[in-house]
Amino acid sequence: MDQRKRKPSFIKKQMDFREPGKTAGKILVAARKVFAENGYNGTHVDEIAAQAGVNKATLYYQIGDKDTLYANVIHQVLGNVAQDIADSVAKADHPEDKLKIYVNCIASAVDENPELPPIMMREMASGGAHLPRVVAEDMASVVTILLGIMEDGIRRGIFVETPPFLIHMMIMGTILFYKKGAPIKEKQLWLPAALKSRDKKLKGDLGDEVGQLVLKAIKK
Amino acid sequence: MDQRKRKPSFIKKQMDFREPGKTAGKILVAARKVFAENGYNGTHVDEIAAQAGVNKATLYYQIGDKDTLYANVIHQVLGNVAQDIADSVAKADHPEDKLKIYVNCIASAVDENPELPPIMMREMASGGAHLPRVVAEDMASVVTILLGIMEDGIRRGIFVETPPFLIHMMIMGTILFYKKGAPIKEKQLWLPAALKSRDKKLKGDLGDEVGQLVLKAIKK
DNA sequence: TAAACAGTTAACCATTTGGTTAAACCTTTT
DNA sequence: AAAAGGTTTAACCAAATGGTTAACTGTTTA
Repeated sequence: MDQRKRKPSFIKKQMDFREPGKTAGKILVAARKVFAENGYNGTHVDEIAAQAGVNKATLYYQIGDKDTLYANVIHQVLGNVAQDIADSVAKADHPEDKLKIYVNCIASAVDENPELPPIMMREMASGGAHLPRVVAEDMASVVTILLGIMEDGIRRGIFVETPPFLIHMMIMGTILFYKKGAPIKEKQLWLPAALKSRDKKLKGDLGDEVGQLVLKAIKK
Repeated sequence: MDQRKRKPSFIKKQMDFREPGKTAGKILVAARKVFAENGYNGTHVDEIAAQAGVNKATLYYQIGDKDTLYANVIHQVLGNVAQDIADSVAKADHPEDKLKIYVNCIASAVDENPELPPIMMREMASGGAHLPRVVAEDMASVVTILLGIMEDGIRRGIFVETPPFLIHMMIMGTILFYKKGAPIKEKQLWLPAALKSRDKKLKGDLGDEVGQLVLKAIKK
């Protein structure tokens, strides 16, 4: 994102994200993929247009400039996890269960949305440079949920006092790093046999595994 | 990095990294900073040259093209943590101590090297696309150290059996995400007061805190 | 001291890239 | 069916960007 022409990145109009048949939908689907693969700076508007099968001018007509396009993508990818977590967590009572659900929600969001890790990691790497306000708010609301769970757990004497934000970073960091890190590791064919053979695949689900670890870490 | 002109990125010649007075040194210092800030694609060779105070042609004469320059930077930033960890860890006997040292080494490497988190995160986000073989090997050797610690700990009945690679990703993920995430959080002035006030700063050192958490997570 | 060499630079170049324009193409409305 | 409005496109453009060249400066060597 060019530092000079910094404009507030608002969403041009309410778009039909869920209708990939419509032009705008096709563009956003393509954009999400290309942005995830190459990052903001590595992404060329022409490539998005090509992958969406539309003319570049159509893209500009339908959505706007690169910034707006990216804002839409990031909102689409990161924005809608919050509500899901809130709903799922609310269904449980015990802080332990809630925390497990919290972690699992994030893990499955990542599963269903392979574009999430790279986009999120790059967003963090750049200090949240392109984060639209809406998304930042969504993320804050996610951390707030964890805050509630942990406060409850501490009050009930189940958890030790630990900084919630650190725990959130631990959950996110572990899941995202593992998701992207494992394939990189597998790619290194020359890796010492010890590493490859001994480090067996996860038994169960990544969400469960991480949930257990985090729980054990903060339980009294 | 352009997919088409994929050349093996070897280091042109042994350079005086530690002599920032020399031209090559100045260039690498500038490059490290600019690459960390803007990522590979967001970095312009002209800007590096400008920040180094040399002509762009000098940069090409001294080091080579953008790819080579980046390979040098990433090697400089990520490559030399391995030996430090190995040495420090060797000084301890007990697996618990070793693990604490392991985590603390990574944490202080990050402290001393603010460019490490963004570069590493973006590298992971891109699936290790630009990772020179040397660096991949260094990273592998780091994980191997953890593998040793954990196997020892498990054999002695101190640790529960857990995938070492997952734990490594947990350590790295937590530290890097927290390092970059905390400033982003602080930037959001509008954050609900609850979040800002309740989520107090870490009591001690990030390395210690993470070390304790991870240790608790994998201890029997 | 003159030739050889290492290091630096201003100017230049080809290509890429984000973004625009004016005309064409559909639908819908009248 | 013609006017109107929304949608798509080929062609175009200015700026940016990675990389090169040929000349110039200073230092080493013979």
